[in-house]
Amino acid sequence: MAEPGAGTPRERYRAQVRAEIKERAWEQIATAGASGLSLNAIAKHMGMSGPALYRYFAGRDELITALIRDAYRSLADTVRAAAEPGADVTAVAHALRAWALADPQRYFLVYGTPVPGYHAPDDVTTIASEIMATLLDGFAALPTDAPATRLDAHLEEHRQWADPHPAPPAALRRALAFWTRMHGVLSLELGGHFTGMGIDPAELFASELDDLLA
Amino acid sequence: MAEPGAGTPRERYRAQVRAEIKERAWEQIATAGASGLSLNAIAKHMGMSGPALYRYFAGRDELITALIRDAYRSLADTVRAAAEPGADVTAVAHALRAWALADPQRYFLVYGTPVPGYHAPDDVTTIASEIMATLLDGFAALPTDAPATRLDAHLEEHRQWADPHPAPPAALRRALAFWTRMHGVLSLELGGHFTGMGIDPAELFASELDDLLA
DNA sequence: AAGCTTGAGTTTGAGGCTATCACGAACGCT
DNA sequence: AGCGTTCGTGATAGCCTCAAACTCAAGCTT
Repeated sequence: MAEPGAGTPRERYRAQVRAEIKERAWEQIATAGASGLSLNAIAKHMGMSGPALYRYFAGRDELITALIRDAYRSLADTVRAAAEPGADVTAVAHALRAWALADPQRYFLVYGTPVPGYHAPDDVTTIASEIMATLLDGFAALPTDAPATRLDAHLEEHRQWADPHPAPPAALRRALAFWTRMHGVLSLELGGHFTGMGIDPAELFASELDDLLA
Repeated sequence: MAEPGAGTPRERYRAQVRAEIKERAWEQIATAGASGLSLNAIAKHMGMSGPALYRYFAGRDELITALIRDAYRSLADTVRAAAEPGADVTAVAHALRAWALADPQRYFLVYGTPVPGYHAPDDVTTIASEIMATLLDGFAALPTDAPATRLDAHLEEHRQWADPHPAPPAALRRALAFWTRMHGVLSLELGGHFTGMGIDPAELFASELDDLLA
């Protein structure tokens, strides 16, 4: 995004077409899910014929990988923006939920059913730890008087994932709990597992958040 | 399963072939995920030619629906078995985790990324409430001295999903929290989101369970 | 026991998809 | 202006789902 029109005209054009392909792909994913994504359909929709897209993405997998990367990036940016100085973890939680609700399939691209063979590229795990670092910032700033748990001991010895961050074990534990609990409610909500139960998922989400901060 | 060899010979044969198809389908799903399931491949693997399978399942969707139903049934049976009289919620939690780890793709067939168009048949929601009823049994038997929360009030007014069950609001709340939290840890674990972090998911799972029962 | 009915499994084929290849045409740099 | 790079095309191979027509055997009926 630095220098909007950078590079040679060819590179500009190429980047623009790639962007449009991804845009169409998102539309298709939103309505048919990731499994219903069709390069052919995207091409036709853009007025091109099938194989043309292979100039821009090596194949379906590479396109989906690019989309996953973008989704991760978008999530990390959203979380980071919500964690601006002064804001507490509650703001992050609500930003996360809003991000998920805005495009459920995008959420599931990141946290949904994994494809057995697929392995995420390295930069994605980098983004993931960026998200965790933001959470750690939030919880390290939050004092707690709860006694150390069994998990705290485990985390004290296995804290590679939080590596350069100085957060104490209790913060690590709470950040992890934040992550898993928010994800628990969100993925069930987006999966439609509460529909028909008469429950308001927002209340459940808020309750879990309260419990976490108590 | 009542009366192993029930019905006419034709029906027996039909049931047997249907069962074998589903068996092969599970193998395929375990290694390639639900999206990689191919009727054609199953047929070839069984020594038949493609379209023969359509005698037994109207199409790919119907086969997957049958698999989802079986997975739900299996989960409900597992949970119910673990909740035999005297056993507490801890046993249910560990049975749930063992069930999920035994076949991650089966777990994701139930709780994974939903296909936008797809709507589960009614009997599946029946099984889902059977599972919830078992959880409610467990938590209704568990005394708690915690004060009523905001969510308790909401649940008192929206308890259709627990309908004939006499559990108090606090039990409803804790059963829901059990469900969402266990799912939070499990789905992230099975999705491989902890790999590379150095964390033992079992510790995290146990910690969440402890916290829930404290 | 003979004949009719039912249903299993086959081949054929339409239509969709991913992906590869060779070709012509446009583009931009020198 | 010329030339190499890159884009887009059609053709093709190999998957897939699913519909239709046809063959054949097994089972029920009389």
